[in-house]
This record gives sequence, structure tokens and C-alpha cells, in this order.
Amino acid sequence: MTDSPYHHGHLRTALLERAESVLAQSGADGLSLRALARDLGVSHAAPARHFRDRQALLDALAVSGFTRLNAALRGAAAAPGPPSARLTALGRAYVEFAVTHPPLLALMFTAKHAEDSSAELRELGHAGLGVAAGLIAEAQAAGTARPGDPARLAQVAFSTLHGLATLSLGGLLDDTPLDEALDLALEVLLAGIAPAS
Amino acid sequence: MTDSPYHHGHLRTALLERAESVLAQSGADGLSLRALARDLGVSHAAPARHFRDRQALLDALAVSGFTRLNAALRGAAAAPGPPSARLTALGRAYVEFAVTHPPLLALMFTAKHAEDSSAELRELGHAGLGVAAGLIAEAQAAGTARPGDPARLAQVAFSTLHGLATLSLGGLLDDTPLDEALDLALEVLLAGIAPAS
DNA sequence: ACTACAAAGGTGGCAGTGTCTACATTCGAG
DNA sequence: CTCGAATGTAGACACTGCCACCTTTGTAGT
Repeated sequence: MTDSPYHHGHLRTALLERAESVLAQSGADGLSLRALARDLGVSHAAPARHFRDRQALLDALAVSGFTRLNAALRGAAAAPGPPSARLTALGRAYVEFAVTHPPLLALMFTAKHAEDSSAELRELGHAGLGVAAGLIAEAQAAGTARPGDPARLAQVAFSTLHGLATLSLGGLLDDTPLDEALDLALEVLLAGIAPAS
Repeated sequence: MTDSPYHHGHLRTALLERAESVLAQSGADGLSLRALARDLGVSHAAPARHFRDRQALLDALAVSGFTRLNAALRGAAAAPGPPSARLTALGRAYVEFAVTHPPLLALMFTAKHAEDSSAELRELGHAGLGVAAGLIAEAQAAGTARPGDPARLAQVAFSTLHGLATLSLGGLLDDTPLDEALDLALEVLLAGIAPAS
């Protein structure tokens, strides 16, 4: 607890926390390793001990983002009720997360990640899709979803929600409130996934 | 036609062309004004005469992208046939464009544009949505689409396709061929948009 | 208890970038 | 023909990521 201990002690986590905050406020482009080091009262090369690259830091942020997103999705999917209701809850949770962390989402899905962390990110992204696939499989068992590979139907569902979030963040929704667009999207999606009458 | 004329003559368009090429190959992050100037045999500050900012160049690229995308969409929508078939053609055209120009798409939809050009970009994006809305209105007239504001249904349709393209580019589609995922997405979308039975 | 080593942080430097200001050249309208 | 505006040049500044080398600190092994 001296004034400025030589070893920071929690530099790695401190970097991640601060980077997360900067990312949310200024976007990925506004994230500078040197500025981060300054903010934490540490030399400009210190971050390199914990993150080889700037990209390594960004990848770590993306991993963190996927982890939290997946937790949120799992939480929404675990609620009681029929599969269809839980699917809409899942969709709302996803869009909620997306709209709350715009630059994080961009980081997570614009795949310019390093080769090594790319595998981990893909796996994490896949986990989120798996949650949706599980729900769809349940819906199929309950007879409220068309037959077919649940994983592929999950891809379609995910696409719709992710696209909607992107549209909203891009300001392309115009005067349409996101809530209403989301309701319609979920309605159309569920109707599309329902078994052919 | 001297060796190195003081005035380049077509610097602005040359910059755009070269920038487009670099963008496609190295992404937006790899686009440097100075490198561009070097490539064109011009001083490092010359580009500033045509693009105030680096961001201004990126915005111009986004505008160009939207213009071409809209042209492609309009072409697909103008084909003969029933509205539903033209809607799938529209979707295929969109995904085709998206997958062919990944960094361009990211530039177009990750809204960190300057205030002034933001309006133009929104308008261009809106134009693309308008094409879809028109087709949906036709489908409604033909009785193959549920009632409701065509613009809002277009938002949903656009979301699905855009999201699918993003998923594909992010490598989240895994072993699923894009074609198959696209077919399924279009099928689900059309079923979801169809009138309630 | 001492030593040796590895982890964590610090210093300095290099090449590259975007942007600003001042200056040079060219073009085109009057 | 002249003069101003458009276009391109030269130089500088602050900033960035990254690298090589040095210093401090904690710790493990004898």
C-alpha cells in the first residue's frame, strides 16, 4: 500500500476493466494502450507484459463480452414457461445486451481476431447459438416448431435478432421504437419457425 | 502527360478507387492516408484537399458502398415474377453483396460516422429498406404477405438477411454452407411474413 | 540464509500515423 | 494578362504500437 508500488498487483484485471469502460465510451478505435497505461499510472510498456498486442487486449475484451452475453442468454432461456415464450425472452435478452454494449458487439462479431484466440471466440459464439438450439429442440418436441436441425434454425433466429440490433444501432430504424420492431421481429420469427399448417 | 504533373487531375477519384481496393484487401484499419498518398505518387498531405479527415474518406467509401448495394437490390427487385420470388432474389442479392465485400459492409453499418455525412448514409440505408418495403407492399396486395406497415416488415426482413451475412462473415456458421443457411432463412422469413392461416 | 531466476514494471527509441500551418504551383475566369 | 482559388508540397507536432534493454521484486532451491 505504498504510494506507488513497483508491482501494480492487479494490472491485468485493471487493464481489462478500464479498457472495457473506454471501449463502451469511445469505441475500439479510441482505445490506446499508452493512454490506458497512463490512466492506471503505469509505464507505457507495462501492458505488454499482459497483452502481447493491442489486438490481444481487444480479443480478451471480446471473450469477456461473449462470456457475459452467454450468461445473460442462459439466464433468459432458463426461465419457466413454454419454449416459445422462452425463445422470445432469449431474443429480448440478446437485443438488450446488444443495444447496451454497441462497440463491444462490434468487437465480438467483426472477425479480425488473431488466429489463436479466434478459436476460443468461435467456440463462445457457438455456445450462444447452442442455447437457442436447445430451446428450439424443446419447441420441436412440444410441436410448436417445424422439424429440422435445431442448430440451423437457431442460426436463422440468431440472424434475425442480431440484424435487428445492428439496424437499431445504425440508426436505420428511424422513428420505429426498437421495442415495436423487436416485437414484430419475434412474432414473424416464431410464425416462420412454426410447423407448416 | 509530363513525368509528374503538379496537379494529379483525378486525385479524388484515384484516392477513392485505391482506398476501395485497400479496404477490400486489408480492412478499414489497414487504410492509411499517407500510404495511399505514397501509392498515388503524391505528397502525404495532398489527400487532405479532398477529404478533411480519414473518417471523411471512410464515409465516402460507405456512401459508395450503399449506392452500389442499392443498385444491386433494385436490380434484383426489378426482375419479373411474383413478389415472393423477387423477395428471395432480393435477399440473395443482399447476402451476395455482403459476403463479397466484408470490410465495406462493416464500414457501412458500424455507425461511427461523422455528423454531417451520417444523414446521407442514413438516407441511403433507408433507400435499400424502401426497395424491400415496396416488394412487401406488392406481396400484401397479392395476398401473400400479412397486413401491416410494409416498412416495418421490411426492417424484419432486412434484419434477418443482414444478421445472416454477419454470422457467415464471423465464421459462426461453421460447417453449414451459406447457401443452405440462406435458403432456410428465406423460407422461414417468407413463412413468417405470410398471412396467418 | 543466501542465491539465482523469473515475473512484473520502467526507459528509451524507432517507425509510422493523422492533422495542422505555411508555402509553391497551376488553372481558369475576368 | 492578371489575379484569386484550387490543388499539391514541405515541415512539424503529438500521438501511437512495438521493440530491446535495464531494474525491481517476489520466490524457490540449496
